[in-house]
Amino acid sequence: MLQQERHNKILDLLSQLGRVYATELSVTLQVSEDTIRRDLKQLDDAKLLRRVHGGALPLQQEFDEYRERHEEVDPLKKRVALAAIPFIKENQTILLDSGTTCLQLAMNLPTHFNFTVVTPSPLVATKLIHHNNIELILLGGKIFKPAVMALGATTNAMLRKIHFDACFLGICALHPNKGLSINNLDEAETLATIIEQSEQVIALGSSLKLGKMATHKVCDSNKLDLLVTDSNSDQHILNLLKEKGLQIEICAD
Amino acid sequence: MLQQERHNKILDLLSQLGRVYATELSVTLQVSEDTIRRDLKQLDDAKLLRRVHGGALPLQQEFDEYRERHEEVDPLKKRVALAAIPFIKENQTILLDSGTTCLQLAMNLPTHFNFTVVTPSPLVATKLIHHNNIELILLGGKIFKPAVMALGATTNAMLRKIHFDACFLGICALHPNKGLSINNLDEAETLATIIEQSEQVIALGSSLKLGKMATHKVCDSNKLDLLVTDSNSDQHILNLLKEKGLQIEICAD
DNA sequence: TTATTTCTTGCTTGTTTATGCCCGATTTGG
DNA sequence: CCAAATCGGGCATAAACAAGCAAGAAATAA
Repeated sequence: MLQQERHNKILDLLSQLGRVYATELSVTLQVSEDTIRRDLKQLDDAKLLRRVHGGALPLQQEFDEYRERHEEVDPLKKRVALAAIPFIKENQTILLDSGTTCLQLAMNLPTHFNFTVVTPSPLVATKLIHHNNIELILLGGKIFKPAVMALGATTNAMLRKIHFDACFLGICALHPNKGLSINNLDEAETLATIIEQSEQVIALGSSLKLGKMATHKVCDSNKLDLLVTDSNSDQHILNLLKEKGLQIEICAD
Repeated sequence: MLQQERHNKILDLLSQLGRVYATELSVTLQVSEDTIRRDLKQLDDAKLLRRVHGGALPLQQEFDEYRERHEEVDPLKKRVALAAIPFIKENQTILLDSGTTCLQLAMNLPTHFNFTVVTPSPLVATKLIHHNNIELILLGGKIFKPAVMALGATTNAMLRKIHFDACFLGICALHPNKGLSINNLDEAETLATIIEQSEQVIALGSSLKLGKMATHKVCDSNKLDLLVTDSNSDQHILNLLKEKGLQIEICAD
């Protein structure tokens, strides 16, 4: 593991746990405590954390940064998102859904080839503004605030004019027999429209979402082509989904 | 294998694995470590990755965080924005343009009554997500990155279906005789469409923008109803604008 | 075609960096 | 206070590095 890579991991762990111990880190990262101590010293010098006896603490954050950090960075969602990246190919047009998992995906998109991203989420769009190699298209419509995305008739009309090579959806509930579902009717309709317009449907969701059901059905599970999830998934459910024709991708732990 | 080909492979591997090691690459790609080192150096120079001891890491990330942190609020623009707020009335539908001045306006909108905000800017939309009393509508279309806004035929078509009580535009250049102008053609067309759909046109711009001209004309200055600017404005220009029928609002110092 | 130039690559050399280990000093928690 | 954990600095070593050189490939000119 590279030194920088280790530094990033340490900062990741720090922001997740709120504190890190030197001994613990040396075990997790498979290096000596001396190295960890040097790492922590460097990170402290770089003002990226505050060194204390036995480990390190996060720096005092600014107000909105604090809020931003606190709002998200579920490590599980990030891992699922990262596992989905290889399915994006050069010159494709893909749709990125709203939701924290897709936001993670957006923040880690490949930078070295060109493709087009369409999104109903102003948040996702904002994250991609500085990404030079993508063409970015925003879906218009009334913003449904709980999901931070454009929804409804206008959005659906615009969607029907676009054909996607793939769509990436952060799922709310997926049941082998009952299909994909969600708790808001308009959202369900927009998702259904997205799926109709997509060559390949890629669902992202932690194991917690599998076998669950929500109020409004979006589509049958066989409409999905690929599910990216984590290793805690119920094997029985996965097998049922495989029978429905889904390819399953398990993210790294 | 060609050099270029190798570079692409390296970037591929990097985006898949999240990191690459020089030694590992020299084995995989069947070249000496020196060559790999030179490759990595070139790719780093080209800003396609970040070289570190032992290998390389993806670039990207921290970019928007960095940007946001260093995005200083121009106090002048903020004052101009604040002076425009009283012109928003209850139950109106207003359009908020892209640009830093309108972003300031967005962050200071009244919270005690209801109205509708339409915007082509994902940045403005993001700032308004947590604002409970407004209905938020996003304009769709291809994002023009330099201006961070949706532009073009799709955007204009969507605009033509909406009637605004007022639009708030951050202006680039306003000349009494030559009218309102801007440096991008598509942006000019979209602005013109916005103005056509608006009952009242409110222009926000510091004194620096007055008497100036840019490449593409948007409209004559008499199409504007109100100009909000600062006290350093050239009195002569202001008089000419008043003759054209504009109301002038000078912000506090 | 041949000659010349430019690029690319691998090798050699000496240098720098990252890491683990050791040991005396410091801090921590009873 | 003590004992254990943690720390800091010095040292050794192996890996990674930068720079220069020469051979061969590719591009260009004659």
